[in-house]
Amino acid sequence: MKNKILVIEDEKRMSNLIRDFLVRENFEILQAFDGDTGLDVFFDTPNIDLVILDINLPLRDGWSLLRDFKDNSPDIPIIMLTARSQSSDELFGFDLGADDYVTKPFNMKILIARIQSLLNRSNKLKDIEKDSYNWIFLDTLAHKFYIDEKEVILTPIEFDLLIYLLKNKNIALSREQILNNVWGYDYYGDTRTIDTHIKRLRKKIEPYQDKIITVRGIGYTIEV
Amino acid sequence: MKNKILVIEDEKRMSNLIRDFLVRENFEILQAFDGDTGLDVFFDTPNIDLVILDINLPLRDGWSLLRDFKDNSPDIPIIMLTARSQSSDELFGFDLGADDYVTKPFNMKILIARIQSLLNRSNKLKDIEKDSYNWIFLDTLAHKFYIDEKEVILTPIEFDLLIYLLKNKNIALSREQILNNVWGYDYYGDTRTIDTHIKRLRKKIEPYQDKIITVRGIGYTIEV
DNA sequence: TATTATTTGTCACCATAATGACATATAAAA
DNA sequence: TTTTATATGTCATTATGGTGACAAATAATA
Repeated sequence: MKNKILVIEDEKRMSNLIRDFLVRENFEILQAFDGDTGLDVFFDTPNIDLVILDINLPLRDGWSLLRDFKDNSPDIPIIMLTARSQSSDELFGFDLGADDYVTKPFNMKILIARIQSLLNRSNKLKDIEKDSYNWIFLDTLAHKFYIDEKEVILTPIEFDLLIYLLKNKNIALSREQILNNVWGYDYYGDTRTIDTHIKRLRKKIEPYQDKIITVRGIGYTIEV
Repeated sequence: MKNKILVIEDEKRMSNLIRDFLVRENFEILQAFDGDTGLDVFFDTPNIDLVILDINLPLRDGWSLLRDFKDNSPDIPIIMLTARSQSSDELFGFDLGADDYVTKPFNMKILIARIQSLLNRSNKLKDIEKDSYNWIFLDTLAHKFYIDEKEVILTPIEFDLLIYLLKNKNIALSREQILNNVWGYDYYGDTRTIDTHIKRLRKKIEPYQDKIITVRGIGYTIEV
């Protein structure tokens, strides 16, 4: 199944250039040449996998669009395009939820690499959701979690921890990694705290406790 | 097993900033503050997984280093760091073989995302390579080890020892070498201890014990 | 706001696994 | 056989993870 990418860019030359490259990479491309149209296409088209969004747009600028997109579909990755001169844009964009950021002019290979990397991530999430790994079922939108069809109430951290483990199922994760990715980079805490949360998670996913495997000397994994 | 990243950057503050973040992400960091040193470290250190390379360096600039790196080790990914003003550098760098490109100032999360994406690519390659020795199967990501399809539980040292032997399959390794590479250079212990661990490993890989060969007067090898 | 419940982080204690060293047995080489 | 090197079993020490208890932080409720 082809991944569907929406390109919102007012310079026709640039937009077509991108389109041509991505089509060759086997993506399906939708084009919009101004912000308003971009917004319409975004909300009218089901299953868009990724948006490439120029910052300088007529009618409605990129920032405003970005906010709308992220408010409504936080999981669709957005790559921002910007001219090199706009110096602090990058950080600003990240705060608004942009997933990546490419400065013009750019090499098409970079763009493709970044698209791939973002799609990998979101495809993984989708897998988790639809994958009812037969015993476990995760509804990330509703923020609910079921085990053997029965809902199990998880606290916010437990939920994030579980998602992180599932996103990386069958991969041994160190306590540092877990801390950085679930708690955030700015959090400095005892790595043993994770043990406690794992304990609590295990208790809640009974009788499947041993799906969460302790990798001695490393950390934890979930096996599905 | 930690990924080893070489950071070549002359501004100490920037270099240390990068180091601190990456260390928290569980990378192992090597730092060089000028081009010549960078080159030395690069060629003297085995198993470097990725290089972060500033363009403006004293003694020897980034482009020249990039060329040397790519001539000798085309598969080690290189991320170039550059100031925002240098306008056509990016394309130039890609032609020389740079794998990705980050403009300063940058958000640390971007850098980490790009590192991860590049490493995923090359790690996957590595894993596949060493995975299949027909009887033995090593899943370094999950930190699991299989023998004839059956999982065998290894202790951390056993795991590292086995990986080290496999990485150097068919090469006789002295006890010194093994001690330095599995236990670390800062470890001073009885080299005879290795014998004990070899014994334990052999027991666990039954009936393939004699794949681990004693090289009398030298040390050990694994034959695959 | 005051009160209560829930969530979260830390710690101390315990059980168990892993490790390193050593003594003894065994094997290889001279 | 003698010498030298390696293999193996055992044991004390150390490291690591599991867990319960508790206090602090946060959220929910009155």
